[in-house]
Amino acid sequence: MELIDLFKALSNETRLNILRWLKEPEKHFPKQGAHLPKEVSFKGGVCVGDIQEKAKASQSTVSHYLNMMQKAGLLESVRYGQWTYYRRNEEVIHQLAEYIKTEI
Amino acid sequence: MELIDLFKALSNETRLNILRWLKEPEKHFPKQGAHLPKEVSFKGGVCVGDIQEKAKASQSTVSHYLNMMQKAGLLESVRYGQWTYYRRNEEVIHQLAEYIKTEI
DNA sequence: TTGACATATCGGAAATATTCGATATAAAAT
DNA sequence: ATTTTATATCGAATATTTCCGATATGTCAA
Repeated sequence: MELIDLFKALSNETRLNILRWLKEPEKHFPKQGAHLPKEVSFKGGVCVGDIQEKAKASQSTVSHYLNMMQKAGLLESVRYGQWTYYRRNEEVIHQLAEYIKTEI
Repeated sequence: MELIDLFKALSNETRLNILRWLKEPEKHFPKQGAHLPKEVSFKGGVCVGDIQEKAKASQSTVSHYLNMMQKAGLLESVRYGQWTYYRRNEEVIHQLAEYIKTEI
């Protein structure tokens, strides 16, 4: 867990929003999973386009943000066909909270 | 609590180190409290010069960092004479961990 | 096999952060 | 009063981040 990269990834309102939206994907992305067929199980995953629409930033920016958040460990992704689905990495987020409480 | 400012303040190795050193001031700053007379009680406070020495950055940089961390809420300070003592704001740090766990 | 679609990557302009030395301020000591 | 000491602030050079449009890549459908 690269602590600094985590904090950097969290230092932006849009990225923070994405993380919060993905906490309740069915609430914030009603058409969620539309493209995700049964055989690909990736619960809570939302595709880039849906996130972009909600984030109101350019496609390249959102793609960049998601990639950055994944590299930091906040998100995990799966590619299915032409879509990439992102969801939260709850374990890392939880570890981060624990780390702040005990080590920082 | 301005979340983004907190994360920005934490997105730097030196500032992170300062926060960790101030977790155990007597361990990391042996001459701690040398200037702090009894009547000023500010437990765990360390003066800028001592922090600067350990951080190995310029005086202006460290002063800037400490100010930034205080504005974000991570630190609190007291001025006594020509010295400014900084210490951790444990409540905010704890709240941050809680917030990450529940709201992010 | 061509075209449309989803996403990723590239290149760059603008904004912000980093970090310093110089200088200002203010208190302490001489 | 003057000098020294501790810290804050200023101004600026450099590095990094933000964010976009254009383009590339890969996939699916006709």
